[in-house]
Amino acid sequence: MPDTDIAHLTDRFMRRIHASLSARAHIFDTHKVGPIGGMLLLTLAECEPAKIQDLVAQVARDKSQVTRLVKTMETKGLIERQGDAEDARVWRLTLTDLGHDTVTELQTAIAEALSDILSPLEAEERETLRDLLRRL
Amino acid sequence: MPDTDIAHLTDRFMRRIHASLSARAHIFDTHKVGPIGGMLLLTLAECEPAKIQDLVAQVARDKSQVTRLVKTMETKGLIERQGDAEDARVWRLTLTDLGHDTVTELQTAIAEALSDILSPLEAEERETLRDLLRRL
DNA sequence: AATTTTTGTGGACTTAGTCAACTATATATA
DNA sequence: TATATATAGTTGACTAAGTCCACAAAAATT
Repeated sequence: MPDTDIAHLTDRFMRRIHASLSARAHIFDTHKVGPIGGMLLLTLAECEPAKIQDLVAQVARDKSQVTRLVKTMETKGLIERQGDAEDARVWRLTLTDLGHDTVTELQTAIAEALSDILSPLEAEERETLRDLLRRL
Repeated sequence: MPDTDIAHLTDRFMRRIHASLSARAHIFDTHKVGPIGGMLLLTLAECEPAKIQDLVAQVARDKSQVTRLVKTMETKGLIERQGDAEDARVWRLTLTDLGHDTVTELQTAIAEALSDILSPLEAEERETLRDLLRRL
């Protein structure tokens, strides 16, 4: 049972990130983008233009959930969709200018939050943590 | 902004744990203990007998949520509560025998799931990961 | 041409999480 | 000792998150 606590520790870590972001809630509140909503935007920023299916794979959520998230982001004017010329089933999603601005703000907020939370670690250890997580 | 991705990586890690546990869902299903429900039981097992407030602090959830979780665990016969002699406001929560059995099953399941997920890492690296998470 | 897969939607639902109000007890203060 | 204040736990009402299933439309396979 030695590994059992890693789950718990990870959960707490995640919760701390979440809490720390809530403290900087104005960024999320400005456009009422929730935590997963924010993650969706950040993900899209990295793989723009993306299909919904791409986002599904990246954020590891149910496709119906992503569909709905995209829809609300769209009504908020953060995301745009255009039909794909090659495959009539898919949408090519891109961030609007407002969406890009929001992403930038989110990145700043997350970076701040994480630098708080990660402050007990040396820069080198943060690297190690990132590396370990990436390999999982 | 190099740290931004750690949040994402952690989220994915957490989701993988969750998914891997869902694949072993029978343990959770037996008594319809959800993921946080399970975590609550595991936590209680470590600090038995505990006050609700203790659990709140440990699992980092809202007290109202913990109240309700405890109540459902109670109706499932996994948790018992007794009034505290010294402070009439608090309840002392303990696991029932059934609760202990469930915890054992959960620990096994989590250990299995984690050994799957952590398999890309050497034993030493797991230690490092655990250590880093603990310090956060 | 018929079948199967893939992409995205929608409905209906359960669980998780939040926020504020409230009771009862305990502790501190005046 | 009366009064304010803090703490433990509960409840209501709500929003967000996540799951499951069925479905239509457009590929891709056979």
